[in-house]
Amino acid sequence: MNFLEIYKNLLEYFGSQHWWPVLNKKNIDPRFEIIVGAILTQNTAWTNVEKALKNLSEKKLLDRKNMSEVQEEILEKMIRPAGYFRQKAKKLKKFLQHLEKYYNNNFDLFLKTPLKNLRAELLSVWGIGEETADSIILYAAKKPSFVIDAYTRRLCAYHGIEFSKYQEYKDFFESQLPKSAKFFGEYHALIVAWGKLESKKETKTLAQKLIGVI
DNA sequence: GTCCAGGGCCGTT
DNA sequence: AACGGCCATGGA
Repeated sequence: MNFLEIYKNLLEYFGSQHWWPVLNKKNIDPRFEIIVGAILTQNTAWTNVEKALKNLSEKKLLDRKNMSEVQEEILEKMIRPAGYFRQKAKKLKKFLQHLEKYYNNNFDLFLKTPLKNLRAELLSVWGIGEETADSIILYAAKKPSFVIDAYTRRLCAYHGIEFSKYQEYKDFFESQLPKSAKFFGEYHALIVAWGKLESKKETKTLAQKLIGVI
């Protein structure tokens, strides 16, 4: 079973995923919500991130201007359920400072930056590593950058594929799949859904069948 | 009580 | 380049 067939299996089993944006409220820019979510979910269960997003939404802080102006200590309190709250508050501030400094807060212009430049730029921001950068590029800027996470590595490992570096996994997927943001986004979301299944003892066998290793 | 979740930074070797 | 410690909450 190749990785396109695995995709088809996962899509058939789980259905189309649509996880972004979560809140779907008017007066919240989903692209900014996605970026905030991408930072908050670093090594953290999504259910905890949802609590933080809810807090932010209630305080009107899911807004670039408001979040830029609010005290970092207040921001920390709001995102506390997401864990690593001091680090993550700092990361959000650093990202907003980047927008201000290099784009004069022209968010649309920022998101129009060509993929390779955008990626290099995001990686230069404190707190944004490869996975978070790719999530932002894929789900907020809607450009085809495949996201590699712990689940993706586990999926590969089941098929005897293991690399040491992030970029190697990324190249592996991008070189054999149609280069489409919609497709990459759906695939990564499905891999996460699969990963959650695989991590539970009761459904591990089912997960293994879905990707054709048993 | 222990383990881990949609990582990333930093200091040491 | 590779590795370990650190960051922190909430659910299983």
